[in-house]
Amino acid sequence: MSQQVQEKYEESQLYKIRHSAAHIMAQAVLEIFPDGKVTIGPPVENGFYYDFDLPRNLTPEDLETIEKRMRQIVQGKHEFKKTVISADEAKKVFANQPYKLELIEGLEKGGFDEYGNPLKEKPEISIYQHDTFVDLCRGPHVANTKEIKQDAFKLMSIAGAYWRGDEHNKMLQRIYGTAWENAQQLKDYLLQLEEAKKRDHRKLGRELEIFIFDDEVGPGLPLWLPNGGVMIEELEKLAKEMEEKAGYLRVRTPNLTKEDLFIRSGHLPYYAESMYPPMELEGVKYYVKPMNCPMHHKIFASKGRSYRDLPIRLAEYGTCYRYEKSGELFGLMRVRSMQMNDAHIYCGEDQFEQEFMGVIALYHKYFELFGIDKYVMRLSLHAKSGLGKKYVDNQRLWLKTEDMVRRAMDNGGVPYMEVADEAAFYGPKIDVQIWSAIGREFSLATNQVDFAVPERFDLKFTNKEGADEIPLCIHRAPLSTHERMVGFLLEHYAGNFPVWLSPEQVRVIPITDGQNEYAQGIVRQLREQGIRASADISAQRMNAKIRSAQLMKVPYMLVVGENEMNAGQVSLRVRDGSQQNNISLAEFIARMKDRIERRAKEL
RNA sequence: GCCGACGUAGCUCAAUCGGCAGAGCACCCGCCUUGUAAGCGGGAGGUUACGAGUUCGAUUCUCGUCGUCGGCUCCA
Repeated sequence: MSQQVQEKYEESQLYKIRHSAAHIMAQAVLEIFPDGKVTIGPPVENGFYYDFDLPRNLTPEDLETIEKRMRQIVQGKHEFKKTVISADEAKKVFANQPYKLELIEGLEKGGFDEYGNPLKEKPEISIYQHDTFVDLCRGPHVANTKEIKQDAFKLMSIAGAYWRGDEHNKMLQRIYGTAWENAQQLKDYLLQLEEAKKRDHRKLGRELEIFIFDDEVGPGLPLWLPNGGVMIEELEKLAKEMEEKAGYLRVRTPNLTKEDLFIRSGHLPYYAESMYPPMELEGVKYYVKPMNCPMHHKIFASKGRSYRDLPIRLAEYGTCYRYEKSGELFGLMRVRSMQMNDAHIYCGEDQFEQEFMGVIALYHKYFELFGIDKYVMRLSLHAKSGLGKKYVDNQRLWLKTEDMVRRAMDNGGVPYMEVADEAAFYGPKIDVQIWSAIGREFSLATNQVDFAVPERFDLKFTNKEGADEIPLCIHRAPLSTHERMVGFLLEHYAGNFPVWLSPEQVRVIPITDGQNEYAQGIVRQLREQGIRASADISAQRMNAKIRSAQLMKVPYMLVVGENEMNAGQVSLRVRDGSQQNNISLAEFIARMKDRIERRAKEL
């Protein structure tokens, strides 16, 4: 068996091109701002960036000037020369570059690389020079600037970025660029960006009348239009079906609770900045809930529990509110009001692995149903430095729980990657990471293990020996929130939803107004069967009616003219453009019902 | 929250140098009675996001507020 070895990005020609392009850009920028301070400029997924500290803000015109100058520099065929030097020498070279001096000190101590990641061994210090520009850099680079084709790169945007990614540090100016091996690759990439924009859920959401935002309602607070309402109903139906089969019990809890509950849960000490501020009545503070868990814990605690009752799985499509910072809002993907496909599983330690894998199995069923194949499972762990701040202060339990999750994933053969310092405050979590149409990352499904909060709520069950034991709690949301899920589905399907999920499943199109009544009769029969249908009896021509149904991405169009009316039949046009003439309504209904019942991908 | 850009009709976008705010689509009304992605004509629709300021005069220039977008930080 042959195994294909994928070339590491870090070792690829593309990586060198982008890294070198960043240096060339920095040279051009420094020519405009001789006193400008340079920081770091690494290659990224489709290009590169470089962060600068400059005396004034960059303008789009600057970008043009810089790009033009870069084209000249690459033509100069300047060699990239690497020199290994001592820390002291490096400090002399970068004497007036304070950010570089900071980096050199980090390297000298041997603790961290230029991005602040801890290093195993003390790295050597090297500089790269081409033409007039010298940078502290470990490479690698292309041999000379001419390896970068002058028509294969483009500067994309100016953005703010904190020095070392820390919001307490100074805000720098970042220039993003893209660079490729040749002009065709660049062209393809730019085309791909254009295509992605067409899939943007914010654009499709408006066009397909799924949701809107309104300034007077508030940022991050979506209004679901009737079409969006249908999708939500369908998603809830799906979740309830799956959860009922998996032994979940449905509960309902209020949107508002007293402060006491969130003090006990730990949300106020650890999560307060993401919560809406309290409202006070008669001396009592109330908070709008950012999560459902504390209420579910109360339900668990509402009566004595035996080991025989476990696991107990409490599910609720709960509405939560979180005060996301204004700049973090992003269409439906990041909002302030959301409905979570939430549930909490209370179980004994010996049941943990089975329950945990049960949740993962649910993920896989959903992935299969939606045809999701591009995703990454991330196991988010705590960081020692955050204990008592971001994280509940009990390192022993952190390590133990993280091990349990790892073991469960390994035993179940689920591939995943580990990320430090991204856990929930009460325990490690598994996120399913996905990408929006324009390439932004999001966590969709999530699954978190809580070893801390049950104890705070005095949750207990009586074990076989008759002693009290604290249950573990698994928080899970395989379908994420309605908001993020619908946003994701819009982009995933580019609005071409499978029949079961389509807000409007059938549009009946009479050719002349002589068939209006016949068309409306068909709609009545379809609705009788639980099918979402409407008739287009506007004063437009058939072609225009078809066009508007196509634009709304309605899966089935039934065209009815005099022939169909007289024969009691319909002519089916499918969203993909195919058609099937003169079929009976019963035949069409049978086809549809089959697709809907199976939640089939095909039309 | 931070850095930057932007905000004109329901939507997509025009408006020269500071001088009467416009088009297409959608909507309403008529005509056409039509065979698989836009038939024709007419009508209505605006405090140019909001609030100040400069000016004889502001969509245009300045400041503030709100919102959106591109990032950073953060997250379902």
